[in-house]
Amino acid sequence: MAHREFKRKIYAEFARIGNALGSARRLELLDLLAQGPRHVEALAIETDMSVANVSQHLQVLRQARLVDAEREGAKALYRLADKHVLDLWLTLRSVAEERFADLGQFRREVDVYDEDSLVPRDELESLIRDRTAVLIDTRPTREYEHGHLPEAISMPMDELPKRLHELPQDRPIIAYCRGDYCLFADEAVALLREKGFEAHRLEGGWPEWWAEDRAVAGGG
Amino acid sequence: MAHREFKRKIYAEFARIGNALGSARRLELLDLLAQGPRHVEALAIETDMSVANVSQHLQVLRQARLVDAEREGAKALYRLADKHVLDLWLTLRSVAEERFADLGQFRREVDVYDEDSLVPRDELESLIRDRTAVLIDTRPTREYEHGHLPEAISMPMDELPKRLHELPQDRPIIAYCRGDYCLFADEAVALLREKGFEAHRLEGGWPEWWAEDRAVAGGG
DNA sequence: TCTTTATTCAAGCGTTCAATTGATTACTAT
DNA sequence: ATAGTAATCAATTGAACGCTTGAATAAAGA
Repeated sequence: MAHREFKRKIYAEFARIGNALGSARRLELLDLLAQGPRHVEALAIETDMSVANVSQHLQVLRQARLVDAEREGAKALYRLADKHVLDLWLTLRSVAEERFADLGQFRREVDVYDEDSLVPRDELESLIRDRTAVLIDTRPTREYEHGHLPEAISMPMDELPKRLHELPQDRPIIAYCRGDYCLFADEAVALLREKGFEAHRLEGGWPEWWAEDRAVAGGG
Repeated sequence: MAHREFKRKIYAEFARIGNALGSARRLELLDLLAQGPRHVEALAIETDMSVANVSQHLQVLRQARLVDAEREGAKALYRLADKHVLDLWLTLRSVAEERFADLGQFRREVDVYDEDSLVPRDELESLIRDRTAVLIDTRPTREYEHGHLPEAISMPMDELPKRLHELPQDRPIIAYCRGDYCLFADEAVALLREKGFEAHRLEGGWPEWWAEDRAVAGGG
């Protein structure tokens, strides 16, 4: 094969993947799929898009081999094609964070955000093992069931207000959710503090934890 | 700030970067810039594009903060914005390699390719230190000068045929170039073997080496 | 079998994108 | 000043994209 032809072909393949990452809507879908597999309609509801539009974006992601679909009777279950796709997404995000100052700015403008009490992932394991803190997963139940951090208690954000009595007052509570740009954990921390608990937010969420090959629970 | 507005904004920022990665031409430029800084015209010549077209693609990359420009009088010198951009590009490429079988296929169809004698990067350091092998950099001189592997001898592919006498016949020669998808090193290995040398190709090239924070030489 | 549900396909329309061309700006050298 | 060089800008073209709408499948349930 000629050199120029070879180059043209390989860059075209790489660009196919880049192109799939070039739409905010598709990244939103990818980010949701990083939490666990989902049906088309669920994605449409969560992202506020039409089902047809979601379906078409999923085709693009699928042609770029970033997601896989599995048919379950009438439904189609989509998931990330593999863990390296998550790596790619997280790398893209971290480059964006470094290079765009306004991303951090947006974050800080969100009212529930508290920058100072983030718990690094490396510190979490010992805190939980020694039972010096309690870990709660504030994502929807479905996502918790698909996979969660070891020892984490499922406490979806919408149930939290009526389940406060289940949490200890004498130990700090650490909340996590879908990741750095998800606000469930921030809301949980804000609510818990208002009610007199000591609460902190884990740095990152399920995808960051999972991508780093740390111990996990649940799923199958 | 409202949640939905927040989400829309951050995904739009992420997509700006994804979008910049969604053109084969821009990836070609990025890949060249991974070798070292370059002027617009040099990029145009190497990629066979018009200067105006290159300039416009560079604007897109610059708006995505993937490259930076520095003015040198009448000229503009472009470079990767930082090392994390290289990480992103290499991650994208490795996802592509895993997910698209035909990429490896294209590679194997190139006549000078020899899959079996790749030297892993981890083995290189001891081979060079003990002087059991000689390392040659087959990229153009400019790129060698910008930065190269320790102990590497500059031996640009187009000069190699008339400089064979500089190389030892009693030790293996290891060649590297711009990376996995660059063919200079393959060509060098093919030529050297034809002339009776023992020759091997390093796995990856300068960008892969540099991205892994290994020891380097040259540059400034 | 007929309906319902979940998803994909196909057509259409306005928008954005890639590449070309020629003009323009900014600097250098004579 | 004047010519030359390097890069960018502006206007244009056709192609590709994003989203909507409505039809087409394909499986599940009555």
